[in-house]
Amino acid sequence: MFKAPRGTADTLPDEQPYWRYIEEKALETCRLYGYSRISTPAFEEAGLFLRSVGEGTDIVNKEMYIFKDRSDNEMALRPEGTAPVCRAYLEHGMDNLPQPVKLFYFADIFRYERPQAGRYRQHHQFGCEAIGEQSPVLDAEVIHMALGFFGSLGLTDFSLQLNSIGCKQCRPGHLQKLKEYFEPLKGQLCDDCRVRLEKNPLRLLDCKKPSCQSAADLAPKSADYLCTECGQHFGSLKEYLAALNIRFVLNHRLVRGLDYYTKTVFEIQPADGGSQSALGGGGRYDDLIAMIGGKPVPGIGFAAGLERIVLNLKTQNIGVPPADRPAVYIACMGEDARVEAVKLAAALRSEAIASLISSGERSLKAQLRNANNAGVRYVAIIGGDEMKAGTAMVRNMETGEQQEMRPDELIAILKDAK
RNA sequence: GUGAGUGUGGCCCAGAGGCCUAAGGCGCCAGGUUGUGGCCCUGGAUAUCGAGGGUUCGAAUCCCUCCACUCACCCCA
Repeated sequence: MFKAPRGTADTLPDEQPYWRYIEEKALETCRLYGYSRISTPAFEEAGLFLRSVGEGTDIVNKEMYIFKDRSDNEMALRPEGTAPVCRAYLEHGMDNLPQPVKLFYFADIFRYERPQAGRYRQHHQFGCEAIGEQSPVLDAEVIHMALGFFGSLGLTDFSLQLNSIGCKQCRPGHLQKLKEYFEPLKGQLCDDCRVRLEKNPLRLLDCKKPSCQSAADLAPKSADYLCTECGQHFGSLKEYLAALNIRFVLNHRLVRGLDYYTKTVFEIQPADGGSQSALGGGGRYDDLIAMIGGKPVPGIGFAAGLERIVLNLKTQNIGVPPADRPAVYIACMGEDARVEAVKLAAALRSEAIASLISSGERSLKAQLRNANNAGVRYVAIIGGDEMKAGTAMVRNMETGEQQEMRPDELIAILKDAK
């Protein structure tokens, strides 16, 4: 028996209402903030991610699905959504459009990880990117939008974690301070962190090991080493957030796992969060487009994990609208009646009335049971008598009342009911 | 990559060496009405007990190996 690959999942009909609900809320959120939809390929040249996400990151080092195609090109299934959108922005000359260019997407994301609750090898993200504008107004707007999105879903009890990690002007200074700070403490750091100390001391801050944590508690904070520009940017972002009544937790240890981030970084975490805490996250990436070969164009974005949203909707007991049910089930008895049933179904559907039709090979009783399970409001029964009269016996499944009527009468009733 | 737990019909699960040619519930199918659902009653189908090997007169039950799933660490959505 074949099974879905490890870390992937089939989303069965029962689950679909959650997904549809989330997509509708996302679409509405994007409409409110003026984002347009973009779709990009599921795979790209591997180099796109090597350059942007960064060669030292876990995503690139050990999680990327990377393969050579039959022409020996190195390709990768996208492990994140921002770089492909930026690639498309450049490739299609969107830097010539009025800036910022605001784009959103639904994308499946692939990372070769050990699966766990809320963590998959193929997961789905809703993301948005505002490219071409460096004002902190946009940072605030993206955060406001992210929170608004979660709020519109009915989710409560989540926190906004916020930090600024500076830019290429000020980050080296901070990294230097970090190195100086951690060097004498090397003895108490875990193996991973000793490597991080050399390659990317910033990432040392979010190690969860107790010994490293206590060392990191007093480490120099990036927010204290921002250059004038980054400091002003962060300062006015906080002012905008205050004006918008957005509360945040200043988290000096918030460091994101992708190298392209600059200045603002943030994550949204459910308060009662399990281990896979982040519902969504994002930040500014003012150097990303230059990294992948464009002129320097700033950007900021945000992405949310749809599987984790579903998880949280369930734990918070948030009901979602059920899937639509067809309005009518057409039951029939006998070969001749079946022909009439097929014609009636076609007539109903051409009037945009969702209809199910029975093959009529089972007993009427079984057909009714079927109709009941399908949740239809009406059953139209066609037997010998109705056939002669050119009618159907229409049964209201809620009241049990029945009435013989012509197809046009049935259509009229169903249209009223809508 | 590391650690722990779990694998019995479509789903939830009982079962702890012979009483298991595997129980129960949900679901499915059919009958109880000669043309009628939901409730109820009755009956039925569906399980190489994760796979392979071993111990034993005898294994779903004990041992070994493998696989898968789940959870946790790491990292993230």
